[in-house]
Amino acid sequence: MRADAARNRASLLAAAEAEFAEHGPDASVADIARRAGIGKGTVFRHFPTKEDLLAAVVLDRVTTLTALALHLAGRPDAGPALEEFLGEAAGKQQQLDLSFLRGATTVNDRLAEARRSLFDAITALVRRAQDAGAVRDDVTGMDVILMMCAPHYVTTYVPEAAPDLWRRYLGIILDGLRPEGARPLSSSR
Amino acid sequence: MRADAARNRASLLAAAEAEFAEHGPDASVADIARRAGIGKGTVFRHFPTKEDLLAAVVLDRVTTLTALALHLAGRPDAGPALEEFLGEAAGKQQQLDLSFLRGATTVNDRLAEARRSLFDAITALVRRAQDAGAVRDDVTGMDVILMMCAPHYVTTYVPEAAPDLWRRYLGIILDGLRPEGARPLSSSR
Amino acid sequence: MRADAARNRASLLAAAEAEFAEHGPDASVADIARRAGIGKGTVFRHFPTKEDLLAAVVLDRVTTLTALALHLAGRPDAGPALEEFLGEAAGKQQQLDLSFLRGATTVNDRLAEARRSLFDAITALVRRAQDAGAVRDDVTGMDVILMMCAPHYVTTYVPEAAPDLWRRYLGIILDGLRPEGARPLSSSR
Amino acid sequence: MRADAARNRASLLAAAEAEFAEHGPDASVADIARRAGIGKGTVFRHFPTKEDLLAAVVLDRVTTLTALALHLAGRPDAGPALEEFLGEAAGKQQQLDLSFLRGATTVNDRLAEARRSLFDAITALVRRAQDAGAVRDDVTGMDVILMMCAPHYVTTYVPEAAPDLWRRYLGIILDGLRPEGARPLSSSR
DNA sequence: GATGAATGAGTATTCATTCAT
DNA sequence: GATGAATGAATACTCATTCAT
Repeated sequence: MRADAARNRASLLAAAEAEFAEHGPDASVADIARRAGIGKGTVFRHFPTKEDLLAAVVLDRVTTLTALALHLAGRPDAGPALEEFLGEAAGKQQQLDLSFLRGATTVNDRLAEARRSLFDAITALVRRAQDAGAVRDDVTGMDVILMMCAPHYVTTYVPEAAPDLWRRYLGIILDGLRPEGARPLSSSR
Repeated sequence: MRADAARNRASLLAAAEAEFAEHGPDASVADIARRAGIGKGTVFRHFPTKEDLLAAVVLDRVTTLTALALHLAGRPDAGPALEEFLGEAAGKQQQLDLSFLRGATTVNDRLAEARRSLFDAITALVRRAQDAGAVRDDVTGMDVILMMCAPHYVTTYVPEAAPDLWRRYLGIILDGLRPEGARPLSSSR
Repeated sequence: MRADAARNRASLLAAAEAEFAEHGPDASVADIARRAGIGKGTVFRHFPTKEDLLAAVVLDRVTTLTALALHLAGRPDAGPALEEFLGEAAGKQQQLDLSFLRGATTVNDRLAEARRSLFDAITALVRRAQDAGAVRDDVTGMDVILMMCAPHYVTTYVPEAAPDLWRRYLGIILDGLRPEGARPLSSSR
Repeated sequence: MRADAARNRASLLAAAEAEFAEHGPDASVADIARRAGIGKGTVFRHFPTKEDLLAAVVLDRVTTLTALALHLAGRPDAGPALEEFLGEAAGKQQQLDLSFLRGATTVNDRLAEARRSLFDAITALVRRAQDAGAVRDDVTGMDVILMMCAPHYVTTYVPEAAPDLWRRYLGIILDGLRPEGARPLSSSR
């Protein structure tokens, strides 16, 4: 790939991330191109479809999260490690909520693969935290992934939310994930 | 109101609820009309604007929830009452997530009023549960309203979720809301 | 025709005249009905088509003008009589410009007939004025009918025109119609 | 600008002029696009709004008229110069009546400016004709602008008018504008 | 390779007209 | 007879996508 193409691709992804964060999946390709300082046609040269561009942005984010999870898996204190992961993840979502995880309707192979990796990494993190007695035994990695999305989501209801309002809700969820005072969960999956 | 008009209005609201639930606020008026089995023009006869239709749907739901909250406020066991409320609310959202609460940008007066009533009713419910020692003291009615939306939301990530999957996540949140094992929350509002 | 039907028809015509005057031929049937204090359906009972309603309004006006022309034809001073006619006609147009004369695309028989009568009456008026030496010989009744529409028309260009601005322009036209200083006209018809 | 874009823009303007002339300001954008042989979207790429398209058409015409007026202002015989101007102007209107002058409700700046220039140029022309004794003293440039629109307008009442029928009516108006036989005008403005 | 012009399907909304009440 | 609810064709405008330059 030529150097300028690579540069274009990078600024395109950055612009897409920002626009999608601001306007959701309805952000317009024209706006993204303008923000990236490139032509609309170039967007479609890099990604045949807006959906594909969205998938690439999500892929990026999923990959980053996976790397973070793998990194934290090395820490001896499994409970705080998981908490830190969730904090970082929720914070990142402030800029781009993970609802994109759903987004890719046409199942993009690479994205599916990346999702699986993220799932595996988080599952490991959770399991270690459970072994350390920091997380209740009846939740799975998937449960944690899902709950991880909630703090950012609920703050979107609040018109002029403080930028770290999500911490409140992550706090409640973490308390809910701990073994102390845990009541049995509905088992349906 | 004429009988046929009432029938149309009812099926219109039902169709709108369903379409909005499936496609979010971007659901098209044409689809809603088709689903309701009425002409596009009829939609606009009943609601001058798509926004107004959305507001009506939300108003309906908000009103129902308020009635439920007020009803449950009469029960002597404040803790279980709140839990039941949240369970019912989350269940209802299976069909129509509350993201609509955000929806009505042009603040419809009646809707704003209804929101306030819901807020008040839930706040009362929460306070009573707190007095009964069933809910931690550092959460507010608003916190509970927000968290109430999470269980349904997170299940939307799961492609073919069991219809009561949300119960798992409500369970976690309820555990997080109880005083046992509560750690201090970030205070930012 | 029942008494109430007659009353409805009258207020309908009045309302239509007013609405058409204010908003041109694009005035909406709903507004006309509302203004007349009757239902939309009733409008269509009286006139099968909006076009027909418009034609009726025009017919009314044409008939009035014809009556006026016939009345003035009795006056001994043919020149001033014609001038008075044109003044009255232009004044009336302030409320409803005669562009309606064109309007009836589907040639309504009664309207066509009425137009012919108006044409004949004006032609007579003109001829008498010509015989009296008050109007140049090279203009026809048709020419006068057409020019009669101009004063009101041109004032529509002036955003906040004085209500009698048209008199200025009628004055110029009258001067142009007199024999003094007349230069030969292009003969094309 | 790309060659094809320029070509499209030109045929768009031509089509718009024709459609607006035939159907007035209510001509539909779809029809204009079809007539221009381009897609609907292309119309909006060139002019963000139908109003803007209309303004462009009018601007074109106003500019042409201004140029003509300025050109004729150089001629020594002020009376015939004004007559020629009015003749040319009326002839041009055969294809597009000046009712557009009213059209641009949202006052487009460039159009407002152009209107002013046209007004000034015609006023100068009129004043010189008055100094030469060819036009009565009690009319203004504005009066002449307004009357200039009449000849074309009145011919629109005649179903299958000869293409130069307007000359008849311009003749009458010119006679009315001359000092000979002029009677005082109503002074209201 | 990059650009942005062109395209046309899709959107909310209006309105003359029809028809059940 | 009168009403106004229902209808759907029409309208201005948007936007993902294609393609000539």
